[in-house]
Amino acid sequence: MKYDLSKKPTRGAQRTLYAFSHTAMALLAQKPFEDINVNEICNQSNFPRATFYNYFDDKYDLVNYVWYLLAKDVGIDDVSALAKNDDLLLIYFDRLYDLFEHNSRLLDSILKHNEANGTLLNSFTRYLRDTIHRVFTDHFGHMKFRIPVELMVDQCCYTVMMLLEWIFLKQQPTTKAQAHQYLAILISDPDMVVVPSAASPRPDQTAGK
Amino acid sequence: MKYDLSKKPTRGAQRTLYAFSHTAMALLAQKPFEDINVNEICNQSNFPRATFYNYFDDKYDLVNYVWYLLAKDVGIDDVSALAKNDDLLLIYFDRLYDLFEHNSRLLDSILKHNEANGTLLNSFTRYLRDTIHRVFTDHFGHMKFRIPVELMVDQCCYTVMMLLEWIFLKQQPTTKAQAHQYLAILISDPDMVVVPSAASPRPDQTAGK
DNA sequence: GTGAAACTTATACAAGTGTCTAAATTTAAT
DNA sequence: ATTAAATTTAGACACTTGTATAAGTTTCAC
Repeated sequence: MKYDLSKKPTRGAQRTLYAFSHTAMALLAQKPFEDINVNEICNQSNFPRATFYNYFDDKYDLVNYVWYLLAKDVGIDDVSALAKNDDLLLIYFDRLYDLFEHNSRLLDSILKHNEANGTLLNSFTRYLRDTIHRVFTDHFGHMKFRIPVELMVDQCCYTVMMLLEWIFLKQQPTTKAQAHQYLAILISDPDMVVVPSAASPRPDQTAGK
Repeated sequence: MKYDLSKKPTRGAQRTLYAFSHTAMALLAQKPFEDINVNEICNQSNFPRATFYNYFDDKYDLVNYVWYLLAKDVGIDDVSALAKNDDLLLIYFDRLYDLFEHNSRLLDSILKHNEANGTLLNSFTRYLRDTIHRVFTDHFGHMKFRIPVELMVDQCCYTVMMLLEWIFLKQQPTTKAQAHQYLAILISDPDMVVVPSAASPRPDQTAGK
């Protein structure tokens, strides 16, 4: 991304970012990502190509920004709502479940023109996986497992995303409750946990702070 | 792929396929995939662009063919060597482990210029995942689990590939034996299996046809 | 060794990509 | 309101991509 999202954007920058991301979503709902080009995005947005390249490296960069917006919308990074030791896995699963549900209109349209495991939707699930990977790494970092922590974290991320892809991209309607059961079976954490950082036998009960 | 791999290639076609794939591997070991373009591939191969496009759709198609060659080399699809009910998971894990090891020179060079989870190496792991997905779908199709078969298959594929990526792309040296232990922990199949197609309680002991 | 099929090649083309310039405009702080 | 800094913009540029044509060459089965 050429534009620095960390600084406060000017009004003009906000308009521009909004216009491009809005156009991107509209186009993604209409045709395959492969068939969308930068000229088209610029025409629909009423901005010249030069402006596009002031903000984004390329069209891949733009959709990534779209994913960022969707994730922000559902408060993916909101740490404040976390009780000390809720099962982070379920909390993040639920947030992502909500994200997929909130955007089911858009996603369903996208699915009509793009393979569920094509470049576009891959970049989406990849974005989300990377996001929770950061969180999980922080959270599990202190714990000990029968396998290396990194593997454990990867396993959690892959499994969560695999399940969400199955439900929402391969369109296998599944309630949250049912999904939680699947998760519990797929990630048999009691088997894996050896010692949380403090001293208690199970991380999700007493290991706070 | 424009060229039909199922028919027997002429001598000329063999030469051409060899030249392009050979060049591809050489270039991949030298520089980032993003920096390689079709002209360059053609110059190094001493074939005109037109010939390249007789065989491949684009450079992504070419690397995919390279993955195909590597996988073929290690006999990934060889069904003959399978005892009735060996644990397919371990067998295929081992084959892929061998594949990574056989090509560790190439892969290490590639890793110097390409992110372990960038476009290029993603296309590699993706290719392998899809390959074992087909096998596992056949094999697990008959069985019943506490979760939908599709999920079970996905879980197996993702976990196997995740582990291999960890060992060979994130470069965490691990013996086969150790990896088998990790696998057993990550995929706790006794927990999941309910009923194999026939009647026995465990699929890997007596369920053979 | 001949001939039909398969493959190669030179060349041209339309379209898209990403960068760069210098002039015009907007912005936010005074 | 003024102004210096930051952005936007039109236009041009070099480069890559993928397709298409039609003339040449190689291949393999007979």
